[in-house]
Amino acid sequence: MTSVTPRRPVSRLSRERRIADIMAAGREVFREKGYEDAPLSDIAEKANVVEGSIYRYFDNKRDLLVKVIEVWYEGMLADYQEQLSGIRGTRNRLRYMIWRHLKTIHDEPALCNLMFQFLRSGKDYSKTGVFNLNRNYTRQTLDIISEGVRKGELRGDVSLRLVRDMIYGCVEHTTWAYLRGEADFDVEKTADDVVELVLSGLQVRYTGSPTGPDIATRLENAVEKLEAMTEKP
Amino acid sequence: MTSVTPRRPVSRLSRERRIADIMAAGREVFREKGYEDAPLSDIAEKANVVEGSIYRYFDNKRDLLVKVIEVWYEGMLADYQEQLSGIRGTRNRLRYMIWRHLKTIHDEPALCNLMFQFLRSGKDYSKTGVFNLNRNYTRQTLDIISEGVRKGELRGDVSLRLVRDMIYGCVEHTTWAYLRGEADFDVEKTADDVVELVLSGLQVRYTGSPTGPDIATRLENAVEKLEAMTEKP
DNA sequence: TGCCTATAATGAACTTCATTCATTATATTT
DNA sequence: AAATATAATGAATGAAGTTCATTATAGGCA
Repeated sequence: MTSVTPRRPVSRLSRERRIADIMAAGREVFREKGYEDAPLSDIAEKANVVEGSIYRYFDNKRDLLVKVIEVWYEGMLADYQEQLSGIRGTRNRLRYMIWRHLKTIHDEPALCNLMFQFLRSGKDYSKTGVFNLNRNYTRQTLDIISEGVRKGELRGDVSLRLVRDMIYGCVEHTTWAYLRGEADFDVEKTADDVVELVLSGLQVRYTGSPTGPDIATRLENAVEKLEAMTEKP
Repeated sequence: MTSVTPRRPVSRLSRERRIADIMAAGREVFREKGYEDAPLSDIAEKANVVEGSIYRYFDNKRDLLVKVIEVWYEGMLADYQEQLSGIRGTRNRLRYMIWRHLKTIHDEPALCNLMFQFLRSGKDYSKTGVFNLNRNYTRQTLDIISEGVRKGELRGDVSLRLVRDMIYGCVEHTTWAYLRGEADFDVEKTADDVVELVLSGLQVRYTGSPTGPDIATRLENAVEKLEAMTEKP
């Protein structure tokens, strides 16, 4: 008696639909298990295909990861420009960019980890779509700073790139423990602290007045508060 | 005719010597190929042992990596305290710490990458020896800042941890492109720039010095902002 | 000196995955 | 209804990490 393993019913979908299914499954499994501990078989099962089928649409496992992250990144950055256009004042705009990055990490630690660990370190990162998305995104931060310099609010004698690296580097370092699942962090407070430290620096300031900011600075801060208020609905 | 594969001559060394050999081979191969692209067979060959022998001394491949990095880290940090004791002044001491970190990355990009990518992201990182080494090392930076605060040179109203994260985060972000093998960076200049930016901040300073707008001008600018706001619908 | 014993070292077997590809099934076109 | 293009399958392949029963050796001991 020869027993034949019954072949699974084959459902033929459109290319687009299959790709969408596989990427959705990929995102889920990668989010749950990371990259190395996520077997392709898990993804295939969740996407209702057989492992081999994944290779019709993706070059390899890493290619799938890259495209998953890419699509996620795109959706995430979709509305930032619109949001930003409603925010006035260098400090507020800078804070928004920092806040946004912190919030993304807080909301999607697993995918951020994947991004940091497997995409950005790869030799091919600068040829990736994510690289360009990121580039355009952080360029916005550079523009905000340039604008601040133009208005005479910020120093023009420091490298813009260094400032950007300081902001994003600080944010990332601050969140490492959270990304390892060890501690939580307060998005709002961290955003406040980072923007304050970047703008004011570590050195004490001798402005003539014995303690605290001088009169003009206090007035300017008051105006920024007004600015922030008028933006709220 | 039965052919027997000749067994390789077995050389019996002391535990310490074998471990040293394997770790030396591991460091070399990891440095050349990274973690995932470094087969254990390469390491075994270079260490003059068979693959299975590695498991007598290390739990698994990752454990070997951790111990390789650990030993490297120890040697690297051996003399920093002595060096630092010869440097006076908050700014100079801070610069030394930053410079040192930059130089390490510049000298050993591959091992640093391994450390950043595979050790620090692991769930078990905070139980690692490297974690503690790093902790003690960066504590030195915190101490320098505390000392600066005590002497009235630095602000005491910002989180020390945040400052530390800003420094090391900035350094790392600045060196990502170099770590990917895309661009070089100037250790000395970067150290100067980072320490300057951390200490002075991004905002312009009105210290009564001739340069920069006077109080009246600044008030006028603030009023113009308000004007601009109220004009918008 | 020559056995004894602890243990260092070996190498084959096992396992888990990623990846390939010849075969089969299905939707669409003719 | 047959032909055709191509989506999908599943078995086979191979690479790499890991395990373990077996074998060989160095150092201690009679």
